[in-house]
Amino acid sequence: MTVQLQGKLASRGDTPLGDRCGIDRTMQLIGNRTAMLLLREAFHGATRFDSLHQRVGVSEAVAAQRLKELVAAGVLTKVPYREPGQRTRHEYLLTEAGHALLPVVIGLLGWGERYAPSGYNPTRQSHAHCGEPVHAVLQCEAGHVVTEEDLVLGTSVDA
Amino acid sequence: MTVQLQGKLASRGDTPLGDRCGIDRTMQLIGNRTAMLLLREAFHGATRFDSLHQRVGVSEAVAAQRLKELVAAGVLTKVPYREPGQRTRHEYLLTEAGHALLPVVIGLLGWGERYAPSGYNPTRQSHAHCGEPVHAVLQCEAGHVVTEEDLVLGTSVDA
DNA sequence: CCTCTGACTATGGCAACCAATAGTCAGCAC
DNA sequence: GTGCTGACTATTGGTTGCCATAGTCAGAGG
Repeated sequence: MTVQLQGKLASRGDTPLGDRCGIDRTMQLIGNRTAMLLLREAFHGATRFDSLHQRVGVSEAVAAQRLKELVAAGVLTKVPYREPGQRTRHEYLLTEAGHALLPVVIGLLGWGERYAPSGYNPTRQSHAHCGEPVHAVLQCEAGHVVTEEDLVLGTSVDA
Repeated sequence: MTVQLQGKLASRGDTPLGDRCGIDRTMQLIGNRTAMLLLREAFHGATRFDSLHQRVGVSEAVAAQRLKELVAAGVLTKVPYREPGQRTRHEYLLTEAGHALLPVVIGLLGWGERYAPSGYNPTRQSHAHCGEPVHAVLQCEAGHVVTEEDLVLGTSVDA
C-alpha cells in the first residue's frame, strides 16, 4: 500500500528523512562544485585528465580526487586508449548513470544563467533540430509536462 | 553573431569557464547538501524555521546560516505572519527563483533513488492527473523533448 | 514581572574542500 | 639509459561546513 502526500503542506510529521532521501545521497556523492564542473566538461566532450583539470580550472590534486570519487560513484569510467606513437592512457567516459545527470547539470546551468547572472555573455543551450532554447522540466512517463501543482511527492509506506 | 559548439568534443581550446559558467555560480550559491535539503522541505510545504531545521535533521546554527544564504540568493523570502494568540513570526517561502529550482531538486532526487539506492523504501514522484512517475527531462521552447545527442551547448560570442 | 517557546546567535572543535608547490611514475623518443 | 610528457600523489595551509552545547531575544500567558 502506498500513501501519497501532496506537496503543499503535506506534513510528514516533522520526521527527518536523512539519508533515506535520494537528494541527500546524491549530494553526498556528487554534490560539490568541482564534481559538477567536471561533469559539465564531460558533457562538453572532455575525456582526458589534463583537459578536464585545465578546463575546470582546478588544481591537479583536486581534479584527481574528484575524478576518483566520480568513478567510485559510477558516474564516470576509466577506459584505456592509445593514440599512435603514444603510450596507453586512460580516458574518463560518462556511464549510463553519468548521462542520466544531464537534466540536473543543464538545470543548474540554466538556473544560474537566469537567476545568478554575471557580466559575461550567457551560454545558451538549444535544440539541434529547431534551435529553440532548452530547459530542464518535469515530465511523467505518460509524456505530460508536470507543473509544480500537479506534482505529487509521495512516500511509499510499508503495507 | 553566435558561435555554437557541439557537445561532443566541442573543444573550447581548454579555456576554463570559471565563474562565467552558470553551473559554477549556482553551485557557489546553493550547491551544498543542507541547502538542497532545505529546498526539498520547502517544496514539501515546510515554511517555519523549526519545521525546516527538524525535518532536514541539521543543527539550528547550520539551518539558520543556510536559510540566511538562501534568502540572500533570492531563493526564499521571509514573510511575517501570525497565528491567532501567537506573536508575529516569519515564514520562509519560495520565490520565483526558488520554484524554478524544482526540476533540479527532483532531478537530484530521482537520480539518487535510481543510481544510489539505499535500503529504504524509495520515494516516488507522480503526476497528479495520471499517476505516472515523474522525471526531470530537457525540453526546448518549441515543446520538443531534447535528447543528449540533440542538445547544442552554445556560447554566445561578441559579434 | 516571570516564564515559556520559537527563532535564532555564539563558541569550540573536527572534517572536507581548495590552492600552491613539489615529487613520483610510466613509457615512447632518442 | 636519459629526457620528456601526461597523469597523477604528497604536503602545507587556509577556508568552509558541520555538530554540539550554551546563550540570547521577543512577545504572549499567567
